[in-house]
This record gives sequence, C-alpha cells and structure tokens, in this order.
Amino acid sequence: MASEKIEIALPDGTVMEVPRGSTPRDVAERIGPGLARAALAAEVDGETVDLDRPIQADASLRILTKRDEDSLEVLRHSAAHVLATAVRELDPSARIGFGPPIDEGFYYDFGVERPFTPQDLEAIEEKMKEVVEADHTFQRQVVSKEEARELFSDDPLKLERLEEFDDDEVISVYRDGPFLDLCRGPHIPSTGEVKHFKLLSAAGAYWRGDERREMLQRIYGTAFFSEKELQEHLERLEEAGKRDHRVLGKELGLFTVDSRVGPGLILWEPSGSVIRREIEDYEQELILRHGYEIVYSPHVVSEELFEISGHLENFAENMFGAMEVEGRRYRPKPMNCPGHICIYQANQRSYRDLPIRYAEFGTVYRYERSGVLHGMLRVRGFTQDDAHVFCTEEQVPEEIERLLELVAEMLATFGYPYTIALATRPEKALGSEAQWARAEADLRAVLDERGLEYDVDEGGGAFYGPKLDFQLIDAIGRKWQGPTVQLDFNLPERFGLEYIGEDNERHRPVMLHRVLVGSMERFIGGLIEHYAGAFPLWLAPEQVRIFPVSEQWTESAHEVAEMLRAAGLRAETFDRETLGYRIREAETMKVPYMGVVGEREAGDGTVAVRKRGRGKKQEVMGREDFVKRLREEVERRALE
RNA sequence: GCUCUGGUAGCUCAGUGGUAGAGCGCUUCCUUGGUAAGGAAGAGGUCGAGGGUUCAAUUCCCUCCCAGAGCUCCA
Repeated sequence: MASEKIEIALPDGTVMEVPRGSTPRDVAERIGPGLARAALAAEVDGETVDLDRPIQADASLRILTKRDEDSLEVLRHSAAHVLATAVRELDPSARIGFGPPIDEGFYYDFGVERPFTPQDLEAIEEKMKEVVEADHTFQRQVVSKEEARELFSDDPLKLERLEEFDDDEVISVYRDGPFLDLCRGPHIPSTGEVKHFKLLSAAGAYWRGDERREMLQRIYGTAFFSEKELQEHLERLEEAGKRDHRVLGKELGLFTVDSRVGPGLILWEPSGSVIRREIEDYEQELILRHGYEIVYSPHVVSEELFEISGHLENFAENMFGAMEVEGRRYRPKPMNCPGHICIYQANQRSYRDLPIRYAEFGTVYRYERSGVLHGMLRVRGFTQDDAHVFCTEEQVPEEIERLLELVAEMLATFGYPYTIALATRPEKALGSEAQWARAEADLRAVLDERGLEYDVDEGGGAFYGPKLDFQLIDAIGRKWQGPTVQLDFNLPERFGLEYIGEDNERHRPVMLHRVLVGSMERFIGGLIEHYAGAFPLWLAPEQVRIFPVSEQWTESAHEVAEMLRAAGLRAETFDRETLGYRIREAETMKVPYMGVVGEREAGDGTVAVRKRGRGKKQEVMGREDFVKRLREEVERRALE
C-alpha cells in the first residue's frame, strides 16, 4: 500500500506520479529546488492548502508562490497570526477572537482589558518583528472536539466557536512558536515569510458583529510580499486621505455642516452649489433628450401614502418621525416613487401613452444611525436624480436598452469607467417565478446583445424585482456605488396601476426605478475625491482668474475678466500681494485657468495663459482666442 | 445606537488647576511686484454646552451636543 501511486495534474498539463500521501512540497521539490524554495502554499483541486498537507488521491495541483494572487491572502492570514502571537506575548490574558485576511490586509479581534493605544500598536509591531525574526514554523494539527476544548479551555471566545462545529467537520489548529489558534488555514510555511507588514489602526468591534454582544478590540494591518508594494499601498492610503472630500470641501468652500442644522444635513456653499447646478443642468438636458418628463412632488407627504406603498411597514426604521397637522400624520418622504405613482394615476392611461418616464431631482430624508454618517457620502437628507418609467412588460427590454445608453453617456462625461452587476431573485420575493424569469432574461438579453460584461449577483435583487447595479471606478481605483435600475412588480400591484390596452382591457404596467448619480450629495462627494478637487473646466466653480502684473494693469485685467464673463465663463480678478502669491493662491484653489496681464499683454491685446498644474508652461494668446478656447472646452465638457 | 479618540482664534493645531499661544487667514500701512508665500503693525477666543469638585476649572469629575475611526470580507 505504501508504494501506491497517485496522479498529480500540474497546471502546464503534465501529470506526475507520486506516492500516495505526498505533500505539495514533495511535488514542488521534484519539479525543481527553485520552486520548492519559492513555494508558500498550494492549490489542490481548487482548494488552497498548506505545503505539507498530504495528498491522498489523484488531484490537480498548483504550487502558489508570491506571484499568485491567492498567496497574498495566505500571507495576510499568517500575518494576522503573527499579530495575535505578539499580542499574546505582551498580554497572555488576551482572549482571541477572529483574525481573517480582508481585501486590503487583515485584522484580529482581541478580548482585552482596555482598548489599544497607538503606543500599544508600536509595541505590538516591534514584538511582531521578533516573532518574524524567530521564524516559527506554522504547524497544522487535526484534533477532536474534545482535544480542542482542552487546548482552548482558557478562551471562551474560541470555545464558543468550537461548539458550532458539526461532528463530522475537521477541526484543525495551527501553532507558530508559542501561539496556538483554532484555524482553518492554510498558512505560509513559517512566520519568517511575513517580512513587510504594517499595523494601521485599532477600534472596537462587536464579537461576531453583533451589537448585543461584547465589544472586542480590533487591530487592522496589512502585509505584502515586497517592501515596494507595502510602501505603494501606504502611499495610496495617504493619497486617498489627501483627496478626502471633507477636507477639500472645506478648503475649496464647497459645502459645510452646522450642528444647529443637524447631523447628516448638508449646507451647500456657493462654490459647491455651482458644481451641483452644472451637474443638474447637464443631467436635465440629457434626460429631456432621452425622453423624460420633469415632475415635482412634495417633501412632506401624508402617512396614508406610505401605508399604501408599504414603506411604513418595511422602511419605517429609516424614516423620519411623523408630524401631525389637523389630526393627520405626515412624513418627510424617504423616496420619490409613491409621489410619481400618484402623478401617473392623475389620469387614465392608454397603452398609447406608454412608456411614461417621470424624472425629479427629489430631496428625500432618511434616518441613518449617527455612527454611520460620513461627510457628504452618508447623510440624512439628500437629493436623488430619481426617475420612474411606467411601461408594458413588452417594452421592458427597450427601456433597459435606453437606460444603458443613458448611463454610458453620463459616466463617460465624468470620466468614470464602470462595471455592471445583475442582481437576481432573492429567497423571499414578490411576484411569480415566471415573471421574474422573464424579467431576468430580458435584462440578460439586453446586456448580452450589447456585448456588455457583467457579474451576476445571485439572489441579490430586491424582493420586488431584479436590478442592475453600476459600480464606478475612480481615479485611484476605488469603487463607488453608481447608477441603479430596478424592476418593480410590487408598487404597481399595491397602488393598482393600470393602463388600457389595445384590447380595451385594463392591464398592469411594469415600473422601473432608476437613478444615475443616485444622490447629489454622495455623487459630488465622490467627484471631489475622483478629481482630487481639480474639477474639469465645465464644473469648476471659478473657471478663470486674471491677474495684473502690477497695479497699473488692473484695469486691463478687469477688461479681460469682463470679456470672459460676457461669454458666460466664471472669471474673477485678483490683484493682492505679489504675482507669485496670486499664482500660488489660484493653484491652491485649483482654478483651471489663470491669465496674466502686464505691459506686453495690455499693449497688444493678449493674455498670458497658465493652466492649473502645468507650472510655468504658459501660452500667450489673443483675448478672443482665449474666450473661444474656454467656451469650446466648456461646451464639450472636456475632462482635461 | 455601541466602543474608543477628539472639540482651544475663520482654518490647522500647541498648551496650562491661577481667566491662553503659534502658523496660515483677516484688517491697515509700506512695497508696484512677470508665473507656487515681499515686509511691518493690528484686530480676533465665554478654550463645544450645562452641571459638579475647588479659594480658583479651558485644565479634574458627571451629563449632553458635535466630529473622527471602527462595529463578521465567519476558526
């Protein structure tokens, strides 16, 4: 039996015969000593495992080195163990929660007496370096539940997790030097491989994410295979910090909040308002061109409406409280759809009227827990660029097609690449299976027809219909929630929506909800970060700033600015301090264009044009040409 | 909501059991400057709000308000 062979299929297609019970490490050694040295983990039949995990049957095998995506996860998981090892060394009484790898790093939760301070993190990081230095081997061991109970008898958190194992489940523990953890694995061969890591922050986190349970102390960190990648990651974090819309919003005077107004409620300063108005004007022009009609609905609505819509039943915890007037209860609206439905129902509708597309920049109010509020990105009052399409089932594909076109046009204008996800029927769903199947098929067909790539989020749809989610990718690669399109079988039913068909019978229309920017607040908050505050000309609150070289040319500078304003451009003059100061000020405020007027320019009717961020590279041009050039750039909404 | 951290001049922040400081900004004056900070003087603060301890609180304690980080990507 011992000499029995099994077949291992390698990624290059070759098949290797090895004794049963060989480990991936054995295979790597047979392939070559270089690979054996570089090996960190392995993928056996698609499952990531340790290098010394014996293989008992024919399998496909891939040796993972630091070049493989999946290795990074293993490394970070191991880094989390190194962290826990260090924390335990410093505080043996620390209880051990969970410590998984996450998207950009890892964390570990600890049950400790007091929260970690930044000094603690430094000390822990130093201790981690010792653990790495010691190069402890990660040793996997399979134990029985009974043995595991014994091993973790002093740690109630681990014991709790242990009790959740089914009897037939394999329970594994991993040891690295002094530290033992209940862990699924896999791990890299030894702690010495965790060379480039950094602890980033500490914060409270509920045990198992349940706010009724004990709060543990979580430490976040990240790890990479090279110092270069680590440094690049830290720089990215720093860059993201510099782009923070709250900081830029303050510096550039875009928006503010005031505790007298209330948390999560945005006040738009003039400069921010310019940006918003430009976007709203643009979008209005866009959607009118795409066949929408503009409507308006009230901010405060009788509760009766939300009883019909079901919001009171399903959305109440997100709604602002009721106010009573003349014995009737009213609510600030959390959504615009019920109002639009009432407009639809204001008249009898014929199939000849459909599709009907109502759009509104509708301001809604939603209660969000105070802890989740965040600048402009998560607020309690915001304006949606909301629209509702009422159409027949047959018209759905064409409407989806139109929406895809609309989305593509709009996102290109802002320079966002995007991805699409189709969210399908969840467990608990309204409407017949056939209805869902048809709707989903319609959505797929349109996407496929256009050759668009998309992910499928199985069961991710709303209970009332499938949806398309668009995710934006910003200038530094972060993802943002973008447009959404949702089919709705629910509200037409609840409100009893009807249209008269060709057959002179009453029929139920389908309803589509869609937003493009979603919320003006969130979208513009995101745009601030996407552009790092340097808005393209058409959106820039101040588009041009004109400086005289010295006071005697102030008049000329004013003339130029006046000319620009007459052409509809937002131009100012600035003649304080020295020329260097004025340039610096304009660069800091990220004004796209600067124009300098001195003796030469005043003499021959030109202006010396400097573009934001381009340093001294200036260009002298005629004033008319300057105006023309800027007009042209605004009109095509150029990104650069 | 919960845990931790913070709230001092318009902004960014230092500081102290004996009623406060810097840089930037602001005002005024000087400077008339050719592409990222010219010089000087000055004004400006109920030290988040309320209560308590104390001879004395911006500082220590309590409550509240606001802000920030985080609150399962399941060993």
